Amino acid sequence: MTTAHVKTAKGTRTRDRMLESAVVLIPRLGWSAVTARALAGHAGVRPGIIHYHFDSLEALLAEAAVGAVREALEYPSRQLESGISLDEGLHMFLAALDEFAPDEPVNLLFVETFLAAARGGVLRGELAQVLLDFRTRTARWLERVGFDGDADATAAVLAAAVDGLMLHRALDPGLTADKAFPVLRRALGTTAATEGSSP
Amino acid sequence: MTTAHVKTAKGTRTRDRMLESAVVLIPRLGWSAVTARALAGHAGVRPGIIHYHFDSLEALLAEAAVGAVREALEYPSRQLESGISLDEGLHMFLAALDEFAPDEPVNLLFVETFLAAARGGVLRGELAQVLLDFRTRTARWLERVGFDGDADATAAVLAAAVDGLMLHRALDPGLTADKAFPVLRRALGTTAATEGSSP
DNA sequence: GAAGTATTTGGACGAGCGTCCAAAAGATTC
DNA sequence: GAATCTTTTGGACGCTCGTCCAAATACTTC
Repeated sequence: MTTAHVKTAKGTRTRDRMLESAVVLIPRLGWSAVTARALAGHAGVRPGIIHYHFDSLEALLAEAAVGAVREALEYPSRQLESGISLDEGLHMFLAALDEFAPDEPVNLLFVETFLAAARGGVLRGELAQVLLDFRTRTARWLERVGFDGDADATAAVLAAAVDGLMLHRALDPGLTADKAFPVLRRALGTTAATEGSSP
Repeated sequence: MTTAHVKTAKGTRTRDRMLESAVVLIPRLGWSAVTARALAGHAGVRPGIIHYHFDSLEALLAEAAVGAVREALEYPSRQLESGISLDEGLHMFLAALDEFAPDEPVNLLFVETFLAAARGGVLRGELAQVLLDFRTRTARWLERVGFDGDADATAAVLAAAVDGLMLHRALDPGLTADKAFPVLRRALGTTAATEGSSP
């Protein structure tokens, strides 16, 4: 499995520092442009140490990315299960939009990880599972909160929309949570008439 | 600006072949993993020729990506202005979802281009303009078709949602247009009550 | 403080990178 | 068909890549 013969606190700290550097550099440089030397430089270590703590650079990136995504979803996940309302929940989803920080853009990390996973490898299965789990929790929350449409499909679209908004936000600073809220609020509204009419 | 001293049909063909190879390889390998040699190999030429037709590899990628995005939006753009209904338009937006082809995933090209643009450079301005233009056309179509809410914000969220769905689709083959349609249809429905109530 | 283990270094390895260029090859013009 | 212009080649350039490893260092245990 993952090479991780860490026995002392110092070793753990170095390992963690490299993981954190990966989380910073992946969005900044792009997944495949994060080199061993760039990462080591950012973490304040020599490149050689990478292969003491990890099997490969790619394994380091994958562990860092999935870990960051899992961690980023933990708090929202718990919130959803704490009985918050539909409006509160949607606000929480969109809060990530306005927390956009150019120096540590977690949103772009999400997208980079998505793309890296789409290219295949171990990442694909792991990330898919993390996201499916979160989507399921979102669907259960929707049901709990009184949504009476297809909760699973709605949760899937909501998650996709938030990711898409984070991506677009990177190019358009005017795309704030305030703007997006009413639109998505409508999608979460009481399930309306199934079909309109063509003029 | 872009080095392009093409004077014969043969030169044009070689140039185009390289642009097409970039469009194929960017989603497959990831933006920064498309090397001069990989691209030349796929296009059936020698790496040296890249700098005869383009200023740099990066310039080649940028021209290919923006060109592909612009081209991909051309048909939908014309459709929106041909008087199609709200339902027809939304179906068109989501059609891209089911056209997903693993061997030439245009959707992933979109996302890769987005990320490359977010990293800065000339790409950023160019892509932002192309997308803003398309978003504006979408907003005008929404107004024309009877949508009475904030058409600009709704168009922005719609575009983001479609991009996000394309991204998620790469990891979840079950995320089809049929599933997403009713959800987004609700977001485009007659603007509902502004706020719900918390229980 | 010696012995033993865990961690880190510094330098090396072959491979591949983007880019350049003189010369060859092909096309066009007269 | 010679002259001229355009396109392509093949090989080279200096550099950086991921990875490896023996030696040096830090830490823990006794």
